[in-house]
Amino acid sequence: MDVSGRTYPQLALDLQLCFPLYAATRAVTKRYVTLLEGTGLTYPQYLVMLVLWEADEPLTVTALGHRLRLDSGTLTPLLKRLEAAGHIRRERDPGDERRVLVSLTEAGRALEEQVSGVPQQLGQSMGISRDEALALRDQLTELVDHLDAADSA
Amino acid sequence: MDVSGRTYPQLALDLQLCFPLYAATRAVTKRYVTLLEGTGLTYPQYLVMLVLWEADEPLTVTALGHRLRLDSGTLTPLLKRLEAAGHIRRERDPGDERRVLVSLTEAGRALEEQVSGVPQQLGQSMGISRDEALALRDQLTELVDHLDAADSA
DNA sequence: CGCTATTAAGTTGTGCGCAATATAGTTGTG
DNA sequence: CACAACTATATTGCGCACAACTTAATAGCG
Repeated sequence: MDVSGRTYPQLALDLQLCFPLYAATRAVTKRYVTLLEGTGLTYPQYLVMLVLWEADEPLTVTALGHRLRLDSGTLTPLLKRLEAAGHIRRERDPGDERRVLVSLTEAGRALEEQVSGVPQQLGQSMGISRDEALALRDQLTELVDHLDAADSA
Repeated sequence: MDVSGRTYPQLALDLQLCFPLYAATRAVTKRYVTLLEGTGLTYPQYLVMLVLWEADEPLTVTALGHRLRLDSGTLTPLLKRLEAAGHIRRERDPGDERRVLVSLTEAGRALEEQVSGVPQQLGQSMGISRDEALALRDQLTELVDHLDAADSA
């Protein structure tokens, strides 16, 4: 891409980090459509399930949101769809009626085994080694931390 | 994050690349809300403007879509909003009435100067050097290429 | 020329993300 | 105990993304 002669060469799409980042996320999401076929899960729903499998106990909507950086405006309808699909239960906490406890159903628990090969399949699709992936993960995590700080400043 | 004792340790959220990638894109998009304040542009709209500034000539919807990896289902309403905001014009190509040519208005052209500092501001918010950003850009670009190949396979 | 295939853009429907707001339940304080 | 402040979730509205489909225009071919 020739950017010489432009008044603002720094605006060239190919020179910026933001676009590959944006494109990569959409490409990954698209790949998950194939990888999650048969489970009935979307990618964000899969992430919620990852958190629930890992916690292995009921979590509140707030706790899920904190882990995934999502708010109730995103999670409430998503969780209702997961519930309608039979993967989770949503119940008000008897001890504090403001809270909704999200727990796995047996069907939801059973899904874990079904997707256990997904991370490796995705890794193969990305064409990078495990070490490269972990290094990239660390760089992106650091980037998120910086951006969070910048936004609250 | 302790993943010992899990039946499927590879499903731990913190071990996966996909989540930081997803979180980073959302953090960047959120940062752009602040950086683009005053322009009336959203982040995807800003990307469209970048392509138009760079091309410096009318582009078809398909050409824009090819550059940004977006289809008409996304672009048509987005372009209508950019048109309503006065940044672009949309006109059928007289030589081929199937095509819609997207061109900059004077106001749209004038926006370029107004956002010329955005890439550097974002770079600062990310807390990484220019070289690190370019290296990350290359890694992500390669990742997209691999994923595209995997999906069409 | 006439007809089919192809191409370009638009439309529809679903599912995020997220800001702003609403609602209901809980806590803390006098 | 009353009541204001706070907390947790839900709702509303808007703007993407994208699959599937529709409509209109052009190209190609016999």
